Amino acid sequence: MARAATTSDAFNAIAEPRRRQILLFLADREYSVNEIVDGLRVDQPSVSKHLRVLRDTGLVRMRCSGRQKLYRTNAESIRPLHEWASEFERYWTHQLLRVKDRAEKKAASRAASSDSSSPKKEE
Amino acid sequence: MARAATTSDAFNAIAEPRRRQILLFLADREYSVNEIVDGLRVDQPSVSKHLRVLRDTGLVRMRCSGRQKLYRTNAESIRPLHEWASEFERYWTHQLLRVKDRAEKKAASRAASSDSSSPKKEE
DNA sequence: GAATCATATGCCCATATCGGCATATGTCAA
DNA sequence: TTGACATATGCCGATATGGGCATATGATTC
Repeated sequence: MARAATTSDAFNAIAEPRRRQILLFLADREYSVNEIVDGLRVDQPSVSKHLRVLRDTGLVRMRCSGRQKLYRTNAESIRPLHEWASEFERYWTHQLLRVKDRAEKKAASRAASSDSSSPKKEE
Repeated sequence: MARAATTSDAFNAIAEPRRRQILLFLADREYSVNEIVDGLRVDQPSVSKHLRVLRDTGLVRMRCSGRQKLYRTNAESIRPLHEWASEFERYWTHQLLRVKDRAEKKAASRAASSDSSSPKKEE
């Protein structure tokens, strides 16, 4: 088994820089494929393929309008990503606080004396 | 050129489910490699390789302790991911509000009369 | 219907990836 | 030093991927 299929989940879908770019581009409103092509200066088949992946993972939605197809980001399907990030946020905050804490302690001890606070071998 | 190297950015790193699992596992405190192996029931070389990627992208940090190496998530390097997600959050919120809005309007109009609100052809 | 515009798909190639396995490196204990 | 423990790395094969190009499908206008 090689890498998991891109089509299967949103995390894999946003692993590709160009797709993140497209997502950002589509963030504010609807765009046709050609507008994306012109806006990002990527060739059309490539854009279509990326849009396909984004659509399969549900990250964007498509609407037909004459011969054009209008794409936009899909809020609901993007939520799992957001929630995953949020799940970490708690820990991150803790860690950041700890980092801040440590920095303050260090500064304090540096101010009090010039004792070397036994730096741990961190890689 | 195929896909961008996993090593290059955090998005690619978290594209792999096993790595997300490891990140979650490491979220609360430090763990040795073997603890991860036992905890997630993945074989050791695989864990080591994933840890390597996570370390290269800066998502985790490593500290030596005797013959063990202790890993933990690295708050700062995870922040770009969080910020990227947050950048969307604004739009998502808007979209979600719109969705909610629409739903409410729909419910209201359904309550008032049984008029079909010209549903657009959505894929 | 024919020509044209808008988008999607198929094919090929070079490459990165993961898992599995064996093995190398590094560290501590006797 | 030797041996056990802890972790990292190298190699292999199967496979998914993205880009480039040509081309197919679909819709509109003439």
